Amino acid sequence: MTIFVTNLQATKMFSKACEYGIRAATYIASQSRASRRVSLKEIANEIDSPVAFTAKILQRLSRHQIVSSVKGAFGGFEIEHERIPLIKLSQIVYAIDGDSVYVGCGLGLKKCNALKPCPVHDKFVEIRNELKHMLDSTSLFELTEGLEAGITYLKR
Amino acid sequence: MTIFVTNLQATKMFSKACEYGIRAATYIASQSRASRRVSLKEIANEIDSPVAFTAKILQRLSRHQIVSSVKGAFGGFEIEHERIPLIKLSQIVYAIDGDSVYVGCGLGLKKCNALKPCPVHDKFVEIRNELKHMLDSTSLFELTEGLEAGITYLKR
DNA sequence: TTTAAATCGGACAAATATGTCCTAATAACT
DNA sequence: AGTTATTAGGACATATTTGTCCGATTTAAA
Ligand code: FES
Ligand code: FES
Repeated sequence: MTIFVTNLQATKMFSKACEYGIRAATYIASQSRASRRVSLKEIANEIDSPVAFTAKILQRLSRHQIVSSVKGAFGGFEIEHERIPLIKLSQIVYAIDGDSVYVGCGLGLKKCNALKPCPVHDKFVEIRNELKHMLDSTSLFELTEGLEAGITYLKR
Repeated sequence: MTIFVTNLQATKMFSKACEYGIRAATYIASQSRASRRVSLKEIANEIDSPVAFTAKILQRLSRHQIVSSVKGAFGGFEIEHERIPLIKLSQIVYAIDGDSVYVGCGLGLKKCNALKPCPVHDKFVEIRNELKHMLDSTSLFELTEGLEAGITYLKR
């Protein structure tokens, strides 16, 4: 007899939406560097994500002016060359997940608050700061480099 | 006119279950140091968590032998003094969230795989390793210290 | 031995995140 | 002007996580 014990949840850094968002933006950026505007269908195919859900996420990125969208036949998504190195991961995360990275408490208290810290506050804040710094300092351009060199992948 | 744009999800390190688990274990540990066995009701009250949900989580911690439970009147939860400094946060996280911290890819590819890495792999792994190290090196004892000194809190 | 206080664990319910479908709007091409 | 390919966005559907309820079991005390 096999007993299945369902796991409650996974400790994960980003939401699915955010994961798709970063992958989509990275793909768009890499194609934009070759002046190719790409369609939703192509994006979803290349990053292996659900089409309609990806559409929602791209809408957000578009409203936040991270990607620009062009409607109609031959439309699609693109990012202006010169902006690619300027767009940081943090902007994408913020557009999709909001500011929770910045305000959340590691143990789920209402807000992280150094004046009334939870027991893991110090250690948590340290790691969160490193995460923040990574997000703030990593540009879309950096992410496309490995892709174009064929050493990183957006799907498997 | 106010328009509500529902946020998709929050970027968070731990699941709610895990947050409650750490808070509960910390409270039990701090009381066990004073040789007080504590009831579910008391725990939920002290960490401000839903009683029945907390019960599930404590069951897990109990099955994983992180806390020991005593049934019946005057029963409750406790942790043997000498084990308190030996129990690491990583064990609690593992008991509740499984090994996802160790295998997950930051961009949601099937598994993190250095041989076919996603574009954020290097940066992600670095932070994840720091998180792992923090979880592996932080004991329940450490978390109780601030509590007993009155400088950290399990609820607000 | 009865009663009361507690955990255990299954089934259920609600909330949230993820994912789908359809219609409208837009733009290029014929 | 009509057709086709595309994004925009609302409504809906499904999956997962979070949370509740209740009966069974256990234990100590009256
Ligand atoms: S108060 Fe919990 S992380 Fe800052
Ligand atoms: S492959 Fe994505 S984090 Fe390692």
